[in-house]
Amino acid sequence: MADIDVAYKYYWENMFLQTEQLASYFDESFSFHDSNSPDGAQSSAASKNIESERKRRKKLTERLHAVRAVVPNISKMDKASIIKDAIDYIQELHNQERVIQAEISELESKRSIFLDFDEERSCNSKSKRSRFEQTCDSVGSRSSPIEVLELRVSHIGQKTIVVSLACSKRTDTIVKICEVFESLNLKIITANITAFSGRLLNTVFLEANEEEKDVLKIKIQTAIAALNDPDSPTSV
Amino acid sequence: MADIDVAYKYYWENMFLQTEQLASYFDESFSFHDSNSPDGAQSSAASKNIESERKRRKKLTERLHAVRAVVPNISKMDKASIIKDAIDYIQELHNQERVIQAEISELESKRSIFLDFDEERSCNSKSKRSRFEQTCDSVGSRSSPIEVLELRVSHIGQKTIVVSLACSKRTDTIVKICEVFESLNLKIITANITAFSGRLLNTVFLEANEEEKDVLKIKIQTAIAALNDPDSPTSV
DNA sequence: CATAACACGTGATGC
DNA sequence: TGCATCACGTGTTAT
Repeated sequence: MADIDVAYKYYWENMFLQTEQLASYFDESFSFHDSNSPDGAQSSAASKNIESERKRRKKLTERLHAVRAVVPNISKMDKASIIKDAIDYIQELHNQERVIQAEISELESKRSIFLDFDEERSCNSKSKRSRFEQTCDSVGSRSSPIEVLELRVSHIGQKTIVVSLACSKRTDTIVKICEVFESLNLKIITANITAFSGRLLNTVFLEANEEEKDVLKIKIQTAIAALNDPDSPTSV
Repeated sequence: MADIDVAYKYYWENMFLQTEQLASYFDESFSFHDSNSPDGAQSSAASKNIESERKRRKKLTERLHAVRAVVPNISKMDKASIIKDAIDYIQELHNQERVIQAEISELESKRSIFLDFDEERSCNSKSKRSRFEQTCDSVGSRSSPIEVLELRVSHIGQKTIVVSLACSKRTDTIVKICEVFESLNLKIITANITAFSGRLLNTVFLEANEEEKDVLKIKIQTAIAALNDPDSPTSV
């Protein structure tokens, strides 16, 4: 505690000294105080600190300007106001997202066949998908598990295996199927998904030996089970 | 993980406490120096400025903490990092809103076919859409356009038309194809998309008369062109 | 020990 | 003239 007081007192005295020196330096354009200083390394460190701090401030302000760029309806150019508007905007987006999610879940029963294909974009970009899943989980369990109606793994030709998977068309079923096949790291030649009368027919041609046929079927079943129940110990 | 968070929080709170103590100490010192100062008015103004500046900084930092509260997954407690994460989060929300709003509008347009009297609902959707259009305009340019390699519209059976569309597989191409067919409000029997050797093969069976064959082809071409160039006058 | 991040006081500027 | 905001250089602290 006493150390702190001493430190503060030293800081206080030093502060006044510095400001005086600073003023005199600016007024008279005096000879460099640094050259007269016994410790040159400290002045170098000080200038480094100055430049570093300048960089930090610059980055902060430019980030703030970037905030102003992504947030519409910025009332004032104030720093605090910019942050405030950003906060309000984020909260507004959160409310909108909740409302829209509610509408989607309300209308998803009437979605067209093609809408299910739309979800494949989530397979492309994992970052979007992850966030989407977050919001979905926060709202409630929107996605239903994969209901497998049929799974056939057959061997044709020398090194070609064809997987036929049929399941009922539910929310995000296509996304999950994509995830399943992505997670297996297969040498896929061609893949096909067909939506028809409430069902999803999936055919995948991939390069593999005949011996891998059975183990591949087990792998697929395991991956689907793990995706249906993420808390299962089989899930990684 | 949680330990790190707690440690950081404690670090921050402790930091804030220290600075507060420091400020109070300086305040006392200033008042003492104030009584000894020959010029009372100037020092009074200076202390006023000091206090005001202190208030400003405090407000700014607390706003920043509020930002940290509304933004999930904040990697670092850095001021600049907080702002950066907020920016990224807002952009991510923009992408989500764009995607989800597209789905909603399509779903509602389909719904409007069955419910002509549902004007109240369209009014609601308009109020929501206005904000979406703001953000959508701010996004502006889209990804790569659809490159159509082949488009055939043929008539089979009595009331069945089959559309065969081949295009090069690019970013979000499959999404745009889905959007095109969704926007046309067709009576789709079954739809199929196949990815093979960098190409996207799309086959759609739909219920329509033979006379609609040519106009349907024109409609598809127009929709694709409108999607490729949203600024085109054909785009609504 | 060097670096980075912070709050601080202060002068300058626009309203 | 006040009042609010800003950028700056600095000492301190924790990593």
